[in-house]
Amino acid sequence: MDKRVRVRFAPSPTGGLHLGGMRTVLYNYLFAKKHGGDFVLRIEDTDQSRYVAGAEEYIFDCLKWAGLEPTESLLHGGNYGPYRQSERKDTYRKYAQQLVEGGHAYYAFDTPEELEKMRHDFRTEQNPSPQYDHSVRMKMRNSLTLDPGETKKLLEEGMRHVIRIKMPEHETIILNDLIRGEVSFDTSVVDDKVLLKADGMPTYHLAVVVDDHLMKISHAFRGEEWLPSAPVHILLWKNLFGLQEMPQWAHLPLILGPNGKLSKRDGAKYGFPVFAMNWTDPKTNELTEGFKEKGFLPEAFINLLALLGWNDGTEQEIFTKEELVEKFSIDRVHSGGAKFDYEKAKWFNHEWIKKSTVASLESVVRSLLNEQGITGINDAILEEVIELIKDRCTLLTDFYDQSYFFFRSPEKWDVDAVKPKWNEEKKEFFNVLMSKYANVQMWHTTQLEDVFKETAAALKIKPGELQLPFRIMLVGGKFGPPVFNIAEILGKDETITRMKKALTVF
RNA sequence: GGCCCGUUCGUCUAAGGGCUAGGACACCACCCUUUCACGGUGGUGAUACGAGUUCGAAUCUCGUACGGGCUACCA
Repeated sequence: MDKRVRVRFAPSPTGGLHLGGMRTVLYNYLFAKKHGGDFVLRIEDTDQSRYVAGAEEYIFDCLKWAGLEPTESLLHGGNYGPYRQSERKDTYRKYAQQLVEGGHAYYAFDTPEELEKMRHDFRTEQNPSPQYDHSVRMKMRNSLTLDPGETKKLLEEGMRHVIRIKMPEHETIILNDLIRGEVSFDTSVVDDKVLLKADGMPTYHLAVVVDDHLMKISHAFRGEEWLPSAPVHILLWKNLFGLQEMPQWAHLPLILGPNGKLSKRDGAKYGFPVFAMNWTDPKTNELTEGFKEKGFLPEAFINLLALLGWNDGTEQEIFTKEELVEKFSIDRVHSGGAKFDYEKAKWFNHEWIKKSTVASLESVVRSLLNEQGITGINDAILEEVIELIKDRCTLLTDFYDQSYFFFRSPEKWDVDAVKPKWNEEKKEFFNVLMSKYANVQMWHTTQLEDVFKETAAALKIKPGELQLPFRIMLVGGKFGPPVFNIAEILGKDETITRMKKALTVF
């Protein structure tokens, strides 16, 4: 009997949502949709010292932009709330105590100073970072070393304490990972992790297990960095709810930057975004640029993210969200980490811009131009412009560079490009051309080109030598789509005005 | 240091014992284009190393090297 598929993503509200986090969201989303299940989002905010105001809203904004909204969260509602761990605080202690009673955990009263001392005293060259584990726990102040009466007394006095898991010695724990297959751990090398902190909040280890159980999670995907703590979670499942209830785990490979795990520093250093959307750290005021603001289409973002560690086995690389839902399978996810390649990311965006319809790009391009001070744009003209230039744009922001000259006549001209070959004959040609253009009935690319060539032939000048000056007259420089297309969109009056104006400078 | 994961062109990857190891990005050349792109054609370029199993290994096993992750009352 299969359980209903319920996957969850649990971000901590401590900053921007980076590529790795977004990919985890994506895989959760795809998997849930594919199996007609639920995509649950809960907020992991048990470390209140790291809580950053605005981060929760930011997370939801990113998911909305990417089109990966959860079916269940504090914003979307659901039957398994609260979806913020800090609001579930009371439920965790009960389970921690249950573990203590079963002999799988214990109270520890060690102060931070005592822990510091332990780490210092036990440090050797062979063991640079001693852990609170089976070899040292009997030398510390906890309910294993204190007699029961004293433990009880300390507890009643309200002595600050934590609850630690008691890792068994020499037990082999086997994880059956959906991506990696069997992974085994020896429990004696895992330390006695804190389960419940002195402030009453659970650590990730306890919270993830308790919440996954209470929220009936069937599949849990998370980054590979969690693999080493998997034995803790498995033991918790075993002792609390039974292994048969445990969700199926998948540890996703890391997304790497140029050196190691991708960090937001890498973005600033190498000039590419690492967050889905712009994130300004309220403490430092530091801005980290997002894919959205950099000019990525959400469809392209999802597409490139999905292919960072997954493929469907064919040579297809461009997928719509619907295709991804249909074709995604967790067991085809790679086990090796993937280095993020910004050039390839841009290629995906370019492909998506080419694939997009003019109508779908219109509002984005319009607001882009508005931001740059170009307003009052005619709909029909904007559509023609987009159609003409979209194949030339890799990022959405390129639309400005590729189109502003349609709406703003040049103030400066690249005269250096014209001068060396400029002469009276050419000047004469453009004067004749202006008067002929003034009489053109059908203002279309083909007619414009025909008239241009006829006039050139009549004056015995190669048309090729005239096209560059013409272009510079219309747009100011050596750029843009084919000249006659530009002239057509500009219209008769504007074209002639620009020619006249430029001729005074040439 | 210990534990865990990983390793196919520069990068993302395909090939799950059997053809000249395939594709994409990037790069280079040519074509198209008298701007720049797009596009088209072609090219350079990889199984980390060493053993073993096998008629046959990128693929299975072991070792080595290298890379990464974890080693907090952070997630």
